[in-house]
Amino acid sequence: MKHNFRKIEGKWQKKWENAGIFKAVDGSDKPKFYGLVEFPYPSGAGMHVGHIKAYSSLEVISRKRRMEGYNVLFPIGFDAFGLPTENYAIKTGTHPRVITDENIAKFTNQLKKVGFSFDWDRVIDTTDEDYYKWTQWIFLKLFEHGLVFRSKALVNYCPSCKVVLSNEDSQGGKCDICHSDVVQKSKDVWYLRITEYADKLLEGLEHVDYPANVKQQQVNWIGKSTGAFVNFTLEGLNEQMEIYTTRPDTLFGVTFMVIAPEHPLIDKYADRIKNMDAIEAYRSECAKKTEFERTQLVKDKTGVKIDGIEAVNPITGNKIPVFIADYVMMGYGTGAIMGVPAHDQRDYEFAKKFGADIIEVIKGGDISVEAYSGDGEMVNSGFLNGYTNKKESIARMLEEIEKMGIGHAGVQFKMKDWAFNRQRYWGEPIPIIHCEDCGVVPVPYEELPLRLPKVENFEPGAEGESPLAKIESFVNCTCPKCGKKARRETDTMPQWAGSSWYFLRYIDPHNDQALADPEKLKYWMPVDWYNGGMEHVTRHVIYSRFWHHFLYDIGVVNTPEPYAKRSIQGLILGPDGDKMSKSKGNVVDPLDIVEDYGADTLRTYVLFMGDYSAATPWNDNSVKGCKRFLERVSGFTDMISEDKETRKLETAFHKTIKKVSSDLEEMKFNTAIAALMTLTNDIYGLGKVSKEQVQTFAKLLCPIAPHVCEEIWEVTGGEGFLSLQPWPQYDESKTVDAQTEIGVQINGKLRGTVVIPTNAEKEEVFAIARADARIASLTEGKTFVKEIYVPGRVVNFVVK
RNA sequence: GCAGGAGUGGCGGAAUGGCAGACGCAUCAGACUCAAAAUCUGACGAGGGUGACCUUGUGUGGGUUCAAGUCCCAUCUCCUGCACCA
Repeated sequence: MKHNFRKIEGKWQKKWENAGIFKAVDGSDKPKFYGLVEFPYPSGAGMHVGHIKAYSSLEVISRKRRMEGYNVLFPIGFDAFGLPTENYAIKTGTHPRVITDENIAKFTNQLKKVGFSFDWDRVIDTTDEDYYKWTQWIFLKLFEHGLVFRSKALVNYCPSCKVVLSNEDSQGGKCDICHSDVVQKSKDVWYLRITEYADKLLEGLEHVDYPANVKQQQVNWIGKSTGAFVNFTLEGLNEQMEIYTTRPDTLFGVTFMVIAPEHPLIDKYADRIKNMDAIEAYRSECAKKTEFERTQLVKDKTGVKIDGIEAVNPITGNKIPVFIADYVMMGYGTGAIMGVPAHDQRDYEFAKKFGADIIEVIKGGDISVEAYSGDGEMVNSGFLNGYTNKKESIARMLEEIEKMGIGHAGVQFKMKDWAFNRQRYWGEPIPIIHCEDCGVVPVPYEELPLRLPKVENFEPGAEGESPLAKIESFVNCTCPKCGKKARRETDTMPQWAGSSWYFLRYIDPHNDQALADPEKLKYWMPVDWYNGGMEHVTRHVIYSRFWHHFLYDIGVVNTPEPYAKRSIQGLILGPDGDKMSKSKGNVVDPLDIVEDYGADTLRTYVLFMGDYSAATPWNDNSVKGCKRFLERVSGFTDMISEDKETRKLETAFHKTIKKVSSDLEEMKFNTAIAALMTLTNDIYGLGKVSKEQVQTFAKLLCPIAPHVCEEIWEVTGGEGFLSLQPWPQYDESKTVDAQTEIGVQINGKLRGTVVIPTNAEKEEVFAIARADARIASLTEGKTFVKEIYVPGRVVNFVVK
């Protein structure tokens, strides 16, 4: 059969769609499989080959599951709120709705051309008001349960995009969207109390199947540490200053204190501070730096001693100086630390520069050179002297400070609460009303969805105000509580909102009574397997886990964790080995590949190009190699023979079924395809193949290259869709050949090979190996010290 | 600095402690062709030998083992994430 991909791909895509064979069935008796891929942001540029690779893994698994008899939910949708669309709207004067619809149509067309087996009846769009109604509903639930709060704070602000960014969106001090420098700005910010769920997010990781590095990254991000809060008294003032430390055992070594430049204590006691000028100068200098710059200046410690305030070490009673320095952050712990220069390198550097005492309390290092943070015997530490075990010293100290009433054990998280508002148009309106008398009032549930008003101008207002602030008809409203005139919140939610629960909506996408029917949620959840990118591990995945834990706590969903298993795809790099980017001109358009080589070739190539989870450069010639392979496969139909000789292929087939079945489960797509290529070479080597064998081959390749395989199935007289045929089974006993070639080593060096009966006993194998002419001549006159046989692999003779 | 991962032909990459380089690409030679493309056959880590073969070879240096790409110790390089987190 000639492989005319142009003709057959369109044909089968139409047939699949008309027959609706990829639709998930609600209320089925079959076991369920919920495969999820990260839904795309429908940008104007259209799809990227990276999307194809990202979706291909679960596309293959989902197709295999259907053949294995599962009821499969494999949905797709669009995460369509976001800045690029809004910026394009500003530039062209086109409404974001229009742009979004166009882009979604484009993506849909592209996805269909690749032949993905998505259930197209369940497509969702986060910008659809019937969808964001429920995003707002979840927000109100969070509000109701005290997990939403408003605070004036220094925030990461992008002057170019004119929006507030979360820490996650401004990693490295750069705006995640436009890559300009982020500055600190004081603003009213809506926060979601994700820190309330820090422990649950940490604990939940123990019950899910995520790759180790993904778990580790989330653990680091949550950043739990255990330690103690200790109060230091300020000399002559009726004031306690609380610090957080992970090393309460070193309390005897505290020789100074440092507080963050923004610490409120400074303003409170401004009249007592003698060098307020110097302090103010230092503070304004710090304010100019971005947080990123502050954290980068690792080497040179800066700071100013507060003249006029002294603290008391509560455990020794010694008076110690207090400094301000920007190596202490207001945002972590209490914004104040105890300085233990002998056992903390940062404190050591600070003490050296500012002349503070250095008292050794743990033996083992050389504190004339650097701080010592290892273990050792406690000295100069009163009741702790002689302790050698860190855990015990900490426990003993905690006991003491609690008895003295000066502190207590505690935990801290690096994770911060989630800044949840953006001053933008193209996002979900935050359903909140500001009333002069009642304060912050939630929009009543029955008024949802709170729709985005029609606007002509999408430019953000002065000072980065939301474009919605300019729409009087939107802003002006009445307070639901007291009925007086009130104003609506004009900020919208961040892009991460809609994607934090979308997998629940796929389960029941058209429900107007609930975000999804509880019975259906019970059947389909959790997501069995979720594939996506590494870049979402500390944002989307954490956020959605947070929302899902919350929904579990209020009884909306039946599992605490949304994703039972997570996998990661590696990047596709440009042919030059660099990350694909428009500016480098190394971007490959997947539709070009579909046009030139066919969807099956594209699908096969992205899975064959290398280790699925590793970054691999694109290679046009290898694409051609995959096309050649598929052409050879379609050529099988011209080689069909019922000759008994085709039985010679039996073992090869059973081996291949076994290997492909297990490799696909382990996402080793490259070796699964390699096994099919090897089998293809075997078939061509024999020159004939039975009809049944061709059909088995087609089934194995079907999840990867479904169009050509359906065609082979039809041409060879198969009935119905190949995509719905049962997955091939292998017989373990038939996966081994009657004879095996094994290597023969002498003193660990390969000296030849012999053919043995596969089930031969050890002694028989040794006899055959010794009888081999070459081995015999090499061992002549030598003494056999040891003989080793690894079944089916190798023989090793140790001789002297 | 901390955590995780990776270093294998010209390239992408395979190898439950057991014949290193599967499979694919590129390259070379041959067949077919007037010719080219396509296709088919063969060769293809390095060094040596007319040859059967020999030596050597998985970042580097040690070690364990009958046997090491794989395990252990040390070391270098690269990637990813976090990072003055008290």
